[in-house]
Amino acid sequence: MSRHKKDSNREITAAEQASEAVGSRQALKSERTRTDLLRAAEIIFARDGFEASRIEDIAAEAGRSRGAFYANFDSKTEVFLALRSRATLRHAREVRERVASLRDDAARYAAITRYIVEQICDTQTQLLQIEFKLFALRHPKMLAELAEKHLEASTSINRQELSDLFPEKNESLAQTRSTTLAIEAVLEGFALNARFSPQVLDESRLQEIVPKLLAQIFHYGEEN
Amino acid sequence: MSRHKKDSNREITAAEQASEAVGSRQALKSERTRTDLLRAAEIIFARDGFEASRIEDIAAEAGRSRGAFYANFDSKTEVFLALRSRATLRHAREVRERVASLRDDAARYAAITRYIVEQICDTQTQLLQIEFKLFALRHPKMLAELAEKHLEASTSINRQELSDLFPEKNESLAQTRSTTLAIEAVLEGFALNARFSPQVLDESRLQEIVPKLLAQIFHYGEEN
Amino acid sequence: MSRHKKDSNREITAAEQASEAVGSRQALKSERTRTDLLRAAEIIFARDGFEASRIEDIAAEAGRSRGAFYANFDSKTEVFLALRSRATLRHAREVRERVASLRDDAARYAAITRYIVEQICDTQTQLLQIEFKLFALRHPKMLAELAEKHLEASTSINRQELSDLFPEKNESLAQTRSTTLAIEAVLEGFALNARFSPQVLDESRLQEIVPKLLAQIFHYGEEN
Amino acid sequence: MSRHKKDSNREITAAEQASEAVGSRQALKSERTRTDLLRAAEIIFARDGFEASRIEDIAAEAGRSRGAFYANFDSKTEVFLALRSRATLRHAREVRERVASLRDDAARYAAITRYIVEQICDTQTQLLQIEFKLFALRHPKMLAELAEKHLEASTSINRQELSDLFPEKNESLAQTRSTTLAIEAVLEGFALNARFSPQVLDESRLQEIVPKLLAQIFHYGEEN
DNA sequence: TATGAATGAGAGTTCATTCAT
DNA sequence: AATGAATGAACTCTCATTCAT
Repeated sequence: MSRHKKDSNREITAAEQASEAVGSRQALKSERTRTDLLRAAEIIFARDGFEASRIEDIAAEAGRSRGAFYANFDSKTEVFLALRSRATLRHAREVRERVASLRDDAARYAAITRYIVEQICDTQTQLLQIEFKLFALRHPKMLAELAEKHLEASTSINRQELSDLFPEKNESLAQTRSTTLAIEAVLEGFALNARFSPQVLDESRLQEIVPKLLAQIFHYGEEN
Repeated sequence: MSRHKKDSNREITAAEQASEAVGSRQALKSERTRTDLLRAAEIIFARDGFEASRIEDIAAEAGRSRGAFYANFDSKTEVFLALRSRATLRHAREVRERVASLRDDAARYAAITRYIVEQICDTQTQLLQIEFKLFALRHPKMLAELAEKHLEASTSINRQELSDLFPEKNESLAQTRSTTLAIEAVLEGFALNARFSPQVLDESRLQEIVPKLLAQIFHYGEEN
Repeated sequence: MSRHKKDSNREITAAEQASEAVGSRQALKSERTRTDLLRAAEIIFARDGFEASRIEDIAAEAGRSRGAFYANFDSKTEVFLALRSRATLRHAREVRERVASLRDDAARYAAITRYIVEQICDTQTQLLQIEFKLFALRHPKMLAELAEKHLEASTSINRQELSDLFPEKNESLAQTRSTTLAIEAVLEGFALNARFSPQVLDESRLQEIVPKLLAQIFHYGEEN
Repeated sequence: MSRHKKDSNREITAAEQASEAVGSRQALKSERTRTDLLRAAEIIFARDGFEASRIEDIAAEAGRSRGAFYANFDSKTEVFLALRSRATLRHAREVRERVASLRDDAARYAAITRYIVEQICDTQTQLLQIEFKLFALRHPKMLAELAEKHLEASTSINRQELSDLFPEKNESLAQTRSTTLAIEAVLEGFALNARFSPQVLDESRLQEIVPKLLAQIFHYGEEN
């Protein structure tokens, strides 16, 4: 496994005590390396796809060597999955932040919808997400675990918001989950096709269609 | 397709004409090989994905050798694209056939919707379609041509049906195309996620959500 | 082995007797095939070199199939060697014919020299000869036999001419052979380099240098 | 030469500068690998010929892996050409050194002649040179450039010596070049045939013939 | 921790040769 | 005798990963 996780609670050696200042600077530099590599990996994975991405290109993009990559991560797969996991959490957090300050249901709904349409336009991210799911499908042994983790991350933060948003529906976990996946399906499907044929599925067309689909998924406006 | 790569445009010799009768039986066997290989490729591509599929596996699945593969096709890419192209035409034809005998608008709409939901459940095909589009995206030089061909095939047969279905809307080519891609977006997005997490997005859930989304895309029922 | 050698003295079957006219026409056609293939092989070998030449290209050049090639010859190597052997005999015969009618020593010498310079300009042939000798060197087991056969063919016809030409020297077989190889060395060396850099070693330069070298090899003009 | 094919022109990082001391020992080892591979390639090319040489055999001869070969060179072709280029320069240098200390024209001429006869006996080298020229001929796009480079290297060092040797002739560049190629023609032609039939064209025979040919090429002794 | 040379399995592809017709 | 589809060994080259430093 990646050694970074152990860094915080491992015993301090004599050498380290002898040069605490130097050590902290190294730790900083090392953390920087890791971050640089992750950032670089995101770029290369998005550009070339998971399979076609080369460790060498990721390292070069980060201004490091292949060795630095393997000092920080176990494999290409690990980084890819770590990256996707981070991105999912980031997006969940983003939704929370956007919704947090809003009191009004309609405002909240509008904010969420706006965020989702924005997301479709961030095709890089959606393509990576598609690749992540394809990867999971191609590795049946990991599929169940990956799907569970993904849904947990994807809904854990949303859940509260969603039930706040639609308290009368008092959604079950299963409902939240299927709503989440349905939204992701729309996100991914439209991002892929918008990128495949930008002239046909341009931004204005997405602005027009997608909100209507989301309304159906959220059952919004039905009661009236 | 790709036989006789080096001498494909040389004149036909007397010897070749003389052996036409013999050829017909050979041609039959040869056609069988080609078909077997295509069938096998479809299976392997669906199982392993385009990138991870090995010619050797395709050949083995067809009960042939790698050489037979290269005697019939130029490359893995060619087969993949040929396969997708065929599938797109096949589905367009399928839609036509299902709709052809129906006189009633509502019946037609229902038939199309039913077909689309069925299609989502044929996840193999949709996954391949996703890979096809990802492939196109990763090969910018081919993208425009691939997208154009795909849309042409995808809409050529549908166009008539769709305009028959909604004559009052008198859709433009551009509208037909964006409608088609929107449907494909839903198809692909839901197939991917249904496969990713079958418990969450099970068939009944798809039956419930997808038709509502299609109604939005088709603007169906709006006038009332 | 190639089946042609057996053709002349094999027993006549009933079928053949029943259609003698047809048979002779077939035999003719078959001989034609063989000739076409040899001619094609010469062209392709000269163009691409022995190693890089493909049976498919030879067959195509002859307007036949790969199968026809293997029906007439055992292997690429066999054809190559047969071709070289034929060429060597042809050249020896050519020398004889050119010299035969000449009575005068000086005229004969001039004729031979002229022929050799001509030969250098036929670079295709010389390149093939170089390849033949390289081939022999790379196959130590065949080397002795190939060299012996080559020298036998190369000198058998020349020998008489040469000893006619310089009777006073009464050359031994060994002397004839080394003279022959020396001439071939000049032929091949200059052909190769003239082809490598035609501007530097152009025809006029060859006309100037080569005869002087041949004079040395033939010891011609020394006695005066 | 060819390392860092993809990122060869990226800026040098701090990390790289920091490990310069460590690098020097690695660089040494790496240089050793490169040298080993070149030496091995020379052996294998000479033994099997360029076309028939396998990277695997070269790597094995050097005690390395195929990967090591490709870490150091781009292709078989690159190594072959690099090797030939080096050899040409080495021989030019060798001539210079042998002639440098000699004051006397006759002595210089004798030294050069002796060197050339020696070279013919180094058949490995001459065979490689023949293969190099055949390679160039088979690759018309590279021919002009390869020929120019070769002549430049071959004559650059010789030129001075040759004009020192025969100042009264005040040879032009064109003359030097054609003289050089003529010598190479003799070298290569006799090396090939001496190797093809060592009994016929043995060393004593070469010692006898070749100097006479060189005298003609150098016009030496004509003035008397 | 970071380097990058080295490994070596494995990919796509080519082609001399075989063989059913 | 001739066809040409099929075979399969062998090729060059790639790249995730290891390891000595």
